[in-house]
Amino acid sequence: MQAQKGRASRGGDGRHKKAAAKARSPAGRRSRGNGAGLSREAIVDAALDLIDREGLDAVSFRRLGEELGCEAMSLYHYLPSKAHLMDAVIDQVIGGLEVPPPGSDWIARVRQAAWNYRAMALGHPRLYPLIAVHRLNTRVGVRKLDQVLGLFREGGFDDATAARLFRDFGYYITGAALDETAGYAKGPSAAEPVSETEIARHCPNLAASAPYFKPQHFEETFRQGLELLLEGMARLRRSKAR
Amino acid sequence: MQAQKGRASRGGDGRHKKAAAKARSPAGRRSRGNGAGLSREAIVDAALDLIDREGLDAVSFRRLGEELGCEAMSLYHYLPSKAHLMDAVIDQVIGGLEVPPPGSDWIARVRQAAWNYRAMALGHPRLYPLIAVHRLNTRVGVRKLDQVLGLFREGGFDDATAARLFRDFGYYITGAALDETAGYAKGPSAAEPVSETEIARHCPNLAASAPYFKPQHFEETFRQGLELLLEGMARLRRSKAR
DNA sequence: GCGGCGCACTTACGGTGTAAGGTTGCGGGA
DNA sequence: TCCCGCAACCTTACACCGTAAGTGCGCCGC
Repeated sequence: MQAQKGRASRGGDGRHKKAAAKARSPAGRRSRGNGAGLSREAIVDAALDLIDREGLDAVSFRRLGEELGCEAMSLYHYLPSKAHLMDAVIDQVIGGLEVPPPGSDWIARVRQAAWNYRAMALGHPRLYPLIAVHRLNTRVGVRKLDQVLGLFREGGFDDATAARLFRDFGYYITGAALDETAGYAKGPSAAEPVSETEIARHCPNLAASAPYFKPQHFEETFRQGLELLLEGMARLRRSKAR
Repeated sequence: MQAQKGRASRGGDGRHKKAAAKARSPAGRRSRGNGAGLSREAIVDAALDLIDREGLDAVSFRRLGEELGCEAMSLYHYLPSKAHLMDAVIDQVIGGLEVPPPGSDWIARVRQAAWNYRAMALGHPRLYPLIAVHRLNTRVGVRKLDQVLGLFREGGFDDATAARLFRDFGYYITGAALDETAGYAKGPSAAEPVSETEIARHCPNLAASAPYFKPQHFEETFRQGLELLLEGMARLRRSKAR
């Protein structure tokens, strides 16, 4: 950005180095035409796999090329930019999310959708923080949103209430998934966690509650808040229908 | 990372260049000793300001140096790394968050804390996505968490329930703040939003609810979900106290 | 006067995304 | 049979990034 004063100095002073790089390691046959067997899907799969294994920071075109046995720039034949790649990765995960089909008990279906969403997040904990921050602008994304929104509209609310409840539901499940995947001492932070002893001294409430913040309580915590919310929605439903 | 084969070549071949760089643009006086008037606080302020104006991606040490009239590396005298800088920026914003002091109506105080949190996020919409993903490992962060957790413990729940409700509350407000700051068509996504006509054709629910997703409904949406949650907590409180 | 040291500057390295253009080998019309 | 176009892939180069390491100015206490 910013064009930064040009600096068009071509230079071109030679000094080629000639490069010892020869006989690239994997993917022996490289008959050029169709050689490395690259494809958009293979790239997206490799990226998701790499994220699951090493985290978001590990993803770069050069690294992916290494992983796939080709040069970084070759990937640009299938994806116009890294942002598009990330879109595609997220699409793949979001696309696999199951939304309960229309049926009788809308509360049960909303509940199921919530647990499915959580399972998706926990299935890709290193990717999820990106999903949380990333909006679903793609075809796959908006259709998924449409399906979930449908659950609330089938609940018998007026349009405005259904829309709001849909969003409130989304707030809860995204916040929960984010906390469970990028939770305390897991997100990006340079400072090493405050020492136990200091917490004990200055944070009596945290110290007392510490046992309940352990991973084995995550599920029950999620369940409790979800049921609180669902119950509230059900009561709202009854009061409106009266 | 990875230590990458060392390459300790000192070299030191001279070739000084002497640098035409002279009379750097701003901050005319540079008497060296205290010249540029740098300080940790000034750097953090500049970073926050830059984020508010141009977003997270605009922040780099070189750019901040430009902003402050000094070289990038000078900043390392006050902050050991960019991660620490971001920690400090977040600390500053989180530190300014007001948690209602102990009093009689714990529900009212929780409600106020929620609205304060939302106001903080909306006050720094470009920074907030980082806050959401970033865990509060610092002294300032954990104490703030401790205060909020205190609100729930004063509500008269047993330790386990207080801890879970505190988290559930956090899920909701962080999810909400994230959606309002990085919401649809605002987060990082390469794909331009799906066209209106396509949504109209394939996403009947979204199309019908579109009016209620506009910013002027954000506040009411937040209020509705928050009240649902608070009401649920209050009823839980009553049923336990029975 | 002077030594030390704090603060800022300089240089360099290995990484990033990606623009631009080069090279290969296959499929299909002439 | 020739050859051309073109998809697939590689090469080079650029401007940026975070940061390790070393340099040097100018103020302070002695």
